[in-house]
Amino acid sequence: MTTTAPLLDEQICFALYSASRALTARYRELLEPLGVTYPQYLVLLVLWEEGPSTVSHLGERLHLDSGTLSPLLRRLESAGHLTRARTADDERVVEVSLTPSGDALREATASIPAGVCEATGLDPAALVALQQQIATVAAHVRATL
Amino acid sequence: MTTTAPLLDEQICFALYSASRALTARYRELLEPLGVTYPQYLVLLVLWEEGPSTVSHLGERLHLDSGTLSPLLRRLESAGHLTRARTADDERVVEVSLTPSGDALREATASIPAGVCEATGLDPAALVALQQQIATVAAHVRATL
DNA sequence: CACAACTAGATTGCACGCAACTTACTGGAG
DNA sequence: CTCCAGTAAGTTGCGTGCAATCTAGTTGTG
Repeated sequence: MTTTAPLLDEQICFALYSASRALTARYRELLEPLGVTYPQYLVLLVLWEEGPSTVSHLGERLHLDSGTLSPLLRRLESAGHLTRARTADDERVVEVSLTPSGDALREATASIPAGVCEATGLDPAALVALQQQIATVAAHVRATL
Repeated sequence: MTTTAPLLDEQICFALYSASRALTARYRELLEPLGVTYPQYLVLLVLWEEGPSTVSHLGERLHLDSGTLSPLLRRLESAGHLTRARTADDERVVEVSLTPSGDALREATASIPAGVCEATGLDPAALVALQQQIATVAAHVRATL
């Protein structure tokens, strides 16, 4: 009996890694004309949905730490899409707020997800089911420490 | 009727992006003692499975370009896990081969996937079904140019 | 042979992710 | 009030991903 290495194509992690990059590439070509990257777009999604947020809150929603968010937010700030300000209440906390420019991107990007979803070749119902299944797996993996 | 921004938690791409990072984090903590990263592990998987490969072949299997692979292979080479050599037949082509050290990692990592799969909370059958569904989506997205 | 079009890898530059560390501020115990 | 553990964000360093460019080797065409 030989020790069998697991096959690449059988690995759920590679499927996720590979699919994530393929879909992100789709977003990239649609976001590029707007000068926004996919992770930056995710931050904007949270801000559009939930309004002004702290860096920590963005980190919780996206599962990213300050090491990733700080420079990313700095770039969005210098692009004029948002502002950062220490709160008066607690000087450690930075509140991130959209500028009109950042708000305007909401309409400019509104049609992007539909096009990307179509590229998956799945109907909306199947897509939602798949998305929820993947989210459940991610939550389970994150919880299993 | 207002323009509604899509919700973060409804996006299939974010689910994939998030799940991919969560699972990769699992691999990271198991691979870290071996001094290997997850993308490096993927390269090793191909080499274990298919033997000596060209850089292009690795790129096709993993959907990575030379800009990513060249430095990654250089690090695996200086770690002593593989060798790179221009082929005599065509001097443009670089063939990547495992060293005994790279071969040895096969056994050292053999038990990792099982542990990670368990952390997903899905039984093997469901995991295979999910993996294939995701791979199909990725292939479809990649094909839709 | 000469030479242009093509190809395989490598290099450069930039934006993530993430670990490890630092800085600045807060709140509580004594 | 002091001190000190705790916390939020920023910084540093390294390894990807990926676009764009470069280099060297190959192939076809006259």
